[in-house]
Amino acid sequence: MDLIDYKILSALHENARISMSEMSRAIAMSQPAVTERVRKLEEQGVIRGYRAELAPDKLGKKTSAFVLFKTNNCPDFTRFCEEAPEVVDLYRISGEYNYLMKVLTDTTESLAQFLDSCHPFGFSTTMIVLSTAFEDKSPVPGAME
Amino acid sequence: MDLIDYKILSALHENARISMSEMSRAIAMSQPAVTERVRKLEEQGVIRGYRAELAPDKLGKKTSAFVLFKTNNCPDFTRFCEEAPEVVDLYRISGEYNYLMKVLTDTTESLAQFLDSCHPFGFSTTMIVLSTAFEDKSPVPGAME
DNA sequence: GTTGAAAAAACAGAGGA
DNA sequence: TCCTCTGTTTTTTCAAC
Repeated sequence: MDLIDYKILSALHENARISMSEMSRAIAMSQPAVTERVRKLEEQGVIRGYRAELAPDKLGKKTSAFVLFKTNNCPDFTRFCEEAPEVVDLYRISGEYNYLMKVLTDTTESLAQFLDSCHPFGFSTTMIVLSTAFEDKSPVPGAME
Repeated sequence: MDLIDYKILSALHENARISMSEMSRAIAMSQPAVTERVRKLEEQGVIRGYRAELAPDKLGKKTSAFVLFKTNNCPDFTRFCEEAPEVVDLYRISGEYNYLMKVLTDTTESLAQFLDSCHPFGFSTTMIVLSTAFEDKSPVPGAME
């Protein structure tokens, strides 16, 4: 993992659909070499995958919230969350609460409904997202410019 | 926005590097039609971008945490967070706290350092991520299979 | 929206520094 | 490990329908 790898990761984090050839031009290295490095980064698990970033509100999901949860029924709770389309992220955390999840719903009403459906598993505190300052900043060292 | 658009969004959320031709095979529609739909989805802002999903721990970021923050100095605080490489997400939220941020650091020590550097802006509660059950589930309606 | 042909581009491989 | 060069495959573009 050297500077060139960081450049590759930065480029792919910024635009996952860039071609190997175009990237090779951007970072001044031959296309076969870049392709091989990307292959290795994928193999090592540094690159987990490539995702389109979608706008939830354009899909009708106008409400997003973080929900802190306290439960003593972890396996069932995680299964419940996996199957709930509202829950997009689920983290196990330290502190007063057990879990933190990110939830997307159409409206605040459907958020309330979802929270009701969680009730059997424990209790929660909800923080509605008023605005997103930024999201998904690159974790690559020296990726700021 | 119909079922075909949802299929396109699902496919791109699962693998952003899929070619238009391959996707056209997967969803049984001609390639020019798929390309045109993708172009429109990008134009409408439904697709915000394409990013490689990286493994923070493979980049040395072994500690991740959510930090709740309470400040009365919002503009300066958001600028501070934008410039802090540790902060990858920043949300303004409702409730007792002002902001929620996701933070990536090398170690718990560097997390503590970062929290110290935040201190001038207000006070915080930190929840360390013990494990990630799942992340980035698709927000596309009917994307479960 | 479809098909089909032409053009462009990207990718994979060999050989060598 | 990287580069250049080349052949092949693939994708995209652009017509006409």
